[in-house]
Amino acid sequence: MKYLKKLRNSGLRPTKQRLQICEVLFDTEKTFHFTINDLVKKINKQSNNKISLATVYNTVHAFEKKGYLKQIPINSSQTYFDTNISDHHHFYDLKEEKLIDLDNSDIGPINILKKISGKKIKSVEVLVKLED
Amino acid sequence: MKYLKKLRNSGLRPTKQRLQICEVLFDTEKTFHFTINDLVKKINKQSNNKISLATVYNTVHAFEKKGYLKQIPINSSQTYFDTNISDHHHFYDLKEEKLIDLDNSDIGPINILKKISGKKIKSVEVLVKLED
DNA sequence: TTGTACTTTATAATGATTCTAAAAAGGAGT
DNA sequence: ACTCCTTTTTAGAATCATTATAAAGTACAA
Repeated sequence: MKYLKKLRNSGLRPTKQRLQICEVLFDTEKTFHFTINDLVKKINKQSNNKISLATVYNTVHAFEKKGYLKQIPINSSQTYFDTNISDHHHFYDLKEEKLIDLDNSDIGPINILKKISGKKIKSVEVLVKLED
Repeated sequence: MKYLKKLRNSGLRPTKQRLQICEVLFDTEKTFHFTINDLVKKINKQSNNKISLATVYNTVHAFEKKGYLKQIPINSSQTYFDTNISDHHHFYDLKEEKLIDLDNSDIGPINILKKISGKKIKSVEVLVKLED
């Protein structure tokens, strides 16, 4: 089992549900963006074992906390997640309502000049909205 | 009336409610960030005329559409708005759950190298998350 | 195998936002 | 001011993503 160790190492018991979700999320050529709703559809398409909605929420949040997923800051009624956890940014196509990755190399270096005392920068996220 | 013309010019009837909301939002020295909930509290503090929640939602969205307010892309259960409509960015203090403005001058120039054919850039928004 | 802590699950609860449709108010023309 | 028509407000219901609950199931160390 490919993800057994990964889960154990992060202190998450490798349950059937978590392993199946790992496959759907990480057994792909390319990384992708998804909502919980998208993910549930993918799970149901992949096999007949339905996983409870609550478990999908729990698992996604557990994975995010462990750093296996990133939340994408965007104003939408649903929360978007990204299986691409590298340091990168996003285009958001307003018409199609779709996210597109924007690699760090596709953007000039970002230099935050202002400092807030007592605080350090955890992440810098750029959202570029696109229109026709 | 200070905001009568502003509203008329944008094709919004200057109702009592809209004028009052204008005062709360725009009659301030400094710009600020708020949620609908924050705004309702401010309105109720300022006067005894309660404005219906639905009207607050309608008005804020109308103002946003006219460009008098900006939505701030951030993952939160509530939507954040900004009365500062100039081109700028935000710090988000994860611990305090508070937004701090980051002027364009506080950040190096951002140069998006990747182009998406048929689309043009509408906005570039940077969110800098802060931790202790 | 047994005990215990962790997980899953169905379902209920929550809470922000949107919808509805009836009443109220703005505004142009008279 | 009066009328008419459109826009706006409103209370309450509806929606919908997400979180909470608590009972049943499972992993795993001893």
